[in-house]
Amino acid sequence: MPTEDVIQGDAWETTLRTVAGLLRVFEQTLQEELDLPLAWFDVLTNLYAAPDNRMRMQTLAESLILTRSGVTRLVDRVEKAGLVTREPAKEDRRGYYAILTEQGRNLVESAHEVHGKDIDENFTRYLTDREMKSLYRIMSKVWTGNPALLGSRSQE
Amino acid sequence: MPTEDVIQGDAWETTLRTVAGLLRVFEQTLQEELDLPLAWFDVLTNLYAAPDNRMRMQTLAESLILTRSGVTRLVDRVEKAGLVTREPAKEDRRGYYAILTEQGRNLVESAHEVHGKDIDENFTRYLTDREMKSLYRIMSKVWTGNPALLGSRSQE
DNA sequence: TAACAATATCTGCATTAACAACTACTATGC
DNA sequence: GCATAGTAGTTGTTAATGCAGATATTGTTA
Repeated sequence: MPTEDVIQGDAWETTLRTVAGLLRVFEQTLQEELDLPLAWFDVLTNLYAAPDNRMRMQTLAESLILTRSGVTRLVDRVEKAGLVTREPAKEDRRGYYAILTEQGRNLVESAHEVHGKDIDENFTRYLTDREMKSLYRIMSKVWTGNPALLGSRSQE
Repeated sequence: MPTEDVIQGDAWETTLRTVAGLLRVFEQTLQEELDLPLAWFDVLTNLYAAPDNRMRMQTLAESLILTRSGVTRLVDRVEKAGLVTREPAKEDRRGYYAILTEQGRNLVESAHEVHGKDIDENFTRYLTDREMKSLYRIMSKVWTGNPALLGSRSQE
């Protein structure tokens, strides 16, 4: 039991250290190569994956991995840079859609290329296919099993 | 090859989402139960593990998982709360030691208890022993294999 | 040992994040 | 259909971050 505890704690700590380190690397790469902050990349990627490249502010906020708060101003900045636009929602006059612009789409496509390479070189590269699948399975188990993680605030 | 790419990307993304979600949960718990910000916990934990509970500012900065910048003021705050003290280094008059106080040690011990339970309930709980070991091995491979992750700035 | 580069930490300033009001609109119950 | 509660998003304010100097000290070399 004591031995297991150590392994458990270490598993989490090593995971955290590794992920944090990788995040720093990825952030720096995107910043240097495309002048794109990671938080912006998060926004753009979510919009890119959404139907019609548009999302309600709320939904966007919930699907962001980082941040979670301050989405209004985050989108303000990205909008000012011309990468997204806001459009009032016709079906609910309280709400807005954030919409990817042509420029935003172009940028996010470049970003995916750069970022994909970065993942390969700094992560994938050190693991076999089996390990990658194993990791995916393990993390999915935690992710889907733990109700506290679904959007991280859904059921407060 | 396309299939593999998808799995690789998903492995990273799922890992990131899960870790980010867990971090939020852990942060909230520590905040609520002990009024302790995660960044402070990071500082205290490192000092707690160090010989004599003391570390040079520099070394501390490098071993922090989050933050990495702004350690001066972070320690300022933690110091103002009475959890650490600063002491000039006799052997190098440029430097300072950050030292855990009695109060800091007590708090970090409570924090470890709370946090350990949190890890069990939100992470460990969803995995078997085999999976935990597997994860530990996988993450260690990336961590030790990738030179860009060692302190994340050591060899710039 | 004087001069110059390197190191450890701090400070100032601009940007970003966190949290609590605040506004506008929608949904519900009677 | 009106009063009230709930939602979507923004704004204001304060704290925390990030980065570029500034300071004091050490190390190195001619």
